[in-house]
Amino acid sequence: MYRSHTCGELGIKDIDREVTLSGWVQKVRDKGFVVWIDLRDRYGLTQLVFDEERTPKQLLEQAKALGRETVVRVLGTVIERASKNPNRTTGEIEVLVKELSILNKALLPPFTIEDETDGGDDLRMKYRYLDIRRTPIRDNLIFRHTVTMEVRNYLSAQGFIEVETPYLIKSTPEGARDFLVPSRMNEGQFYALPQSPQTFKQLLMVGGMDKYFQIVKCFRDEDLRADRQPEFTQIDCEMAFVEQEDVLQMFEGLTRHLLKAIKGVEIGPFPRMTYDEAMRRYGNDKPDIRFGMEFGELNAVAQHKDFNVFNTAELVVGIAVPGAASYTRKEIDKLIDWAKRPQVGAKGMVYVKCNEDGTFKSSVDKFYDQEDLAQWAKITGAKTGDLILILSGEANTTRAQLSTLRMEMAERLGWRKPDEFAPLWVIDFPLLELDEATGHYHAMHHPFTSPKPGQLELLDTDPGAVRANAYDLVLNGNEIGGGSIRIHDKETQAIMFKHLGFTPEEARAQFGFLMDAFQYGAPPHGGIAFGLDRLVAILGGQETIRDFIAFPKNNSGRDVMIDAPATIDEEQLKELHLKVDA
RNA sequence: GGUCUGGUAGUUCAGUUGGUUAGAAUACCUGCCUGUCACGCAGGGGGUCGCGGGUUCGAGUCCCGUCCAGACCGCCA
Repeated sequence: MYRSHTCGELGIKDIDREVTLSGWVQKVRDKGFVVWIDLRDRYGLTQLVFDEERTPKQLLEQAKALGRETVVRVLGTVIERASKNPNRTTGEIEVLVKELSILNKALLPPFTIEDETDGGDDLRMKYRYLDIRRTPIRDNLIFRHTVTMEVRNYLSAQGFIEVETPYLIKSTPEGARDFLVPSRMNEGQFYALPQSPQTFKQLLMVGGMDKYFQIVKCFRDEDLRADRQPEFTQIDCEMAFVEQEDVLQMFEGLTRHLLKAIKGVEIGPFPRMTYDEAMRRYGNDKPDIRFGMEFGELNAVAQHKDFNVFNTAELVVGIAVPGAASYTRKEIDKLIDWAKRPQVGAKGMVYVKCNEDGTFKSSVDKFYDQEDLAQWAKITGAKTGDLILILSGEANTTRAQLSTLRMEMAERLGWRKPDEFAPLWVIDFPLLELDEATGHYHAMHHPFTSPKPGQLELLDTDPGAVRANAYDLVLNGNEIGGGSIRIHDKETQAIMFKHLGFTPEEARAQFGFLMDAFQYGAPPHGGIAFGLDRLVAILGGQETIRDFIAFPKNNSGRDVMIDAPATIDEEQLKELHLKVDA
């Protein structure tokens, strides 16, 4: 027998009990006459004790010689500690060891297996199996398990059926790049890994499944970020015979349940905001509404003087940063430099200090008088002691820049609290988005999203103005879910493909199966997909999703532990009918 | 594809204007220690300064190239 108990459960109630424990040597504290060993497993730490009086000399010497991370089994008696440690659940007892067997030796690990490790990210990824022994990572993985179980239980109770969809499917040109898999049996042909099970879940609706969900891996061959992995997990959901309101209600329910069950937070009805309103008030389609600093548009009150920068700008827009009027000139200059970094891209920044005595001091005093500045303060909602920061230029880029600045100021002011949750529905997204580079429109969500009723005709005259039955669920400035009511008839779908630049033949070749299915009685349907990795990270109060993924990839899409991707040998290439040109 | 930051002991980092034998902490090893739990004390070992080239009397330090890592922009329907 390897163990009668785990390392996390023994207490004062177990005194005098004979126990067998197995685990890893966390630490050896050798005091000469007595040796303590912290034995670790998934459940906790239990202190083992060996001493000159009660332990045979040979066993004592064996204990002293144990290295970190050695796997051992011990047989011993639970005894009450002479000096207790209230910081540990097992801190009242220790195990006086009678027998010790080494189950496996261990090399010295390249970093310390402690909550605060000395290892850098690179090393931790290379030895991820050691990193997972650390409490923070282990707890994150257990936390993820808890979240997914809550999701499964909730959706199942609501009548949803989890159905698996294939991973080997067909490549589609629109959207993200696909990961491709060559087919050995079909020379010169390739499968693609799904970017999402989108078309399959729609076909499940045609198949009458009515309420479907799946916790599913998706794949996108695009460059990565701190919060973006090439393979990631979605909670993919679809419902038949629903309107947008039904979907919002159902998944607001799921999200509310998660916040309650996981975080103990009660949240009322989620606020809703149209895409246009979100862009106007926050410059962002996923605003963090835990704090204010809403945009104030200043064109009307700033374009009547000789300040050419503002006069020639499409948009002049500012935010009031509470309490920041005390910033020194030097601090403000640093802030301006920050805004001018290429990553933000502002050309410059105008500031107005709202002094305690009610006067204003700005960087454009030469052009504007106190009455002008008072108007700006009113529009941006600035109070005495606040600092107004103003950017100007082309409307979309300026909004994006000011949004970045707003988030940065919130970060600096400590307003992005990990334990405060503010969900928000952003609705009425544009159906199409203009690609500046090519001048073509592409689907903002995906090509299966339905336009708002009665707007189909607008596609011919003003495609950019068409709104979609599409919605995002935003939590603390992060998009955690997005979905839409889908097109469910062949004619509308054909019109959509036409406007996305598909010829009828291309549409047929790519999505003929879906159009065919629509002809056999497709019910009205819609759904949503949540990004599980990000959702778990946000609920866990952390920024980086990597520590919630057991075996994540690095910045360049590599798994540094198994060293993938890797070249393959000639034999395999030949079998797959491939030639590598490198 | 681009911008920026970094690469020095097992690990995390410092290293001034280019100048003697490259340091600290931690980890590791040895010894001591009668209740530790971030144990303590004394001692010790440990370096191709990512790699290649250049400038120089002299390069961890300056220049060029390259590889690796990270953040961001483009990209991510």
